[in-house]
Amino acid sequence: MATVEKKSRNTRQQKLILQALRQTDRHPTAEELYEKVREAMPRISLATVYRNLMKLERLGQAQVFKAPGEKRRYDGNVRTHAHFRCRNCKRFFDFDGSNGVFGSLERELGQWSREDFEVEDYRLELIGLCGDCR
Amino acid sequence: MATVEKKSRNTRQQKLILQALRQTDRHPTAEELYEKVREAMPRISLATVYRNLMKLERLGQAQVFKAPGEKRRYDGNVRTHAHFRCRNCKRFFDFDGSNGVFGSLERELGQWSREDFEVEDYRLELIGLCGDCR
DNA sequence: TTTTTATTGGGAGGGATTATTGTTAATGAC
DNA sequence: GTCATTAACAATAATCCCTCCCAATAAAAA
Repeated sequence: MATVEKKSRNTRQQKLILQALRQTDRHPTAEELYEKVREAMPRISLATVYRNLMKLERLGQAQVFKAPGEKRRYDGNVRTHAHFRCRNCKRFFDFDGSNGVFGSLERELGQWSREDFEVEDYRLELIGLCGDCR
Repeated sequence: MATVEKKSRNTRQQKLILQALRQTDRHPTAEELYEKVREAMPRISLATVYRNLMKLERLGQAQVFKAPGEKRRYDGNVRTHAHFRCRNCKRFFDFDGSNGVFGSLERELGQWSREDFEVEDYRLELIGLCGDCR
């Protein structure tokens, strides 16, 4: 049975949350975004922040990262890029492909595509020890 | 005080709207007719489309169907016929009486007629799940 | 033609619908 | 147990359809 998609509303809260998310590359948690958005809208609820982050993910405007035992972290940068998570200090970095590491990965992905499916994008998260923790 | 019926003018807009309405059996919404008529008259206003649809109904040249929470749908076919509305996908079909269902309905209607009133016509709208949504 | 006035375009406004909110409580992972 | 996240629900507000407004236009009458 064809499901009727209900349509989304562009609320003030949603705009503020997306804006706060894009203003940083520090991959904030919901709690951190909550504190930030509260500066502009003191009465906003934490549940609203969570709900909007879910919605933004559904809309392709945000990415969510979850590691066992860690809080969820959010990213408003939807250009394809990789992340590095330090298993010691738990920091979560952007990791760009400027060193050419990803070129070969992407060639590989291209080869996986066949007539019945096509790899269009990827998500890559690297875990290890960061420079400070080594 | 007798209300003076003001006389109607046959405008270019009215002609185009009626023509567009008769060219389809898809029971368009005002918005859809607006888009269609705009091809021939780009500067026509949506309000004009609504106004003319009201007028055409008054003149007996169109029928209007309204279900709660749904947009109004218009039909340029003024011969008596039934409709089927799918509660899921919201499509709105013509429903002809070729299977004999309406024969008995009409006999029934005939019996309701008495000296003080007479059933001359009917409007029948069926709501359910269409084939695709079942 | 000129006059009369129904009708138009376009934006603003209103009522109805319903997605979203704030709150508190419940859940569930660890 | 603790703490991150979600559910429940009545109140709120975003949005959708449609209508109103009014100066400008154009159909029909004179």
